[in-house]
Amino acid sequence: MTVMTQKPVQNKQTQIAKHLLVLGAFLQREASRITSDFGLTQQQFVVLKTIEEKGPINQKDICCSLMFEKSNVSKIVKKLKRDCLIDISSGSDDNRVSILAVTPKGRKILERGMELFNEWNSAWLKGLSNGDIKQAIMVLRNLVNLAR
Amino acid sequence: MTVMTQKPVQNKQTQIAKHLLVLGAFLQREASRITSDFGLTQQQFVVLKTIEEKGPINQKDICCSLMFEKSNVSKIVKKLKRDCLIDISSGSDDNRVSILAVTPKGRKILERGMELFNEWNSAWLKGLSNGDIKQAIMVLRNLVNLAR
DNA sequence: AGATAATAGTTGCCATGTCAACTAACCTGA
DNA sequence: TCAGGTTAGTTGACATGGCAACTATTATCT
Repeated sequence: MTVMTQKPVQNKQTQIAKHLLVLGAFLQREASRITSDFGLTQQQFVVLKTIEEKGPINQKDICCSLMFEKSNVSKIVKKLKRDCLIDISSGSDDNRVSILAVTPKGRKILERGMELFNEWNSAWLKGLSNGDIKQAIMVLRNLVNLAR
Repeated sequence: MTVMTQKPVQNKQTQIAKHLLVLGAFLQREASRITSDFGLTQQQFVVLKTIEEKGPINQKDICCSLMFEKSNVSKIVKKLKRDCLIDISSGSDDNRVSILAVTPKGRKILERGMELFNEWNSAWLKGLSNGDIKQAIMVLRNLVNLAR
């Protein structure tokens, strides 16, 4: 409840969300700088990574895992297929479903991309201690779970 | 350094970044659902909020504070001006600079928007204790500072 | 004093992500 | 068995955000 002449109050939960919005936008831009070398956006790279981690996998599960819009995932999958980074096969018991797996070419791009990300993330997060890092991972993992 | 047949390794810093990318995309979409009622995107709303918090302010400082791309901030400022949510005046000693402040109409939108955000954020973060919340704010604030 | 560099902000172009509507396949209940 | 509902994925339309190049102004250096 706000007082007329005061600044609109933001509760602590909204402070969390605001930081996530700002950090998210920043990292999306920086991550896309890295992935553009492979002709991919950062969302495309993250989808490829998810297919590699959890594959073989269908699009619905990718949507749930990453909380991406399904039309976006569909378009990304189409592009990754066109670039020969993934293979698509049919689900054996449901013809609507497509099963996705990373190709060797895709794996190579992932390997190189992860090297670059690991390097870059280590640099901007250089000021974090091991304790800070573990704490951050725990906090963020918890937030991801709440979002799902 | 990765072994040929194993999954590309991601270090802990990259785990942090990945969570931020996914949470950021999710919150951007959800936040835009809320702000679309005011004819604004979530980035536009965040800029308006920043002008209200730190104003009067120039565009360069908004770019630094939010780590947004300057052409984006310029376009957002133009739209907020067109919608009569902010006023623009010239810097007194540098004609390149424009000084931005929120109008009463803008303040009203902020107040209503913050109410909706506070509500929505409280809901999806319902599972967090007060200790979790404080810890999350501390972690995220630290990450924002490292990013700047 | 003037040339050059840097800065604050603007704009055109374009790829992307969202939204809504769609198709094809599967599930459920009568 | 079949109508209607639900689901997995696709696609068109469109607004937006990023990139690069730009203008106008200020700062710096010779």
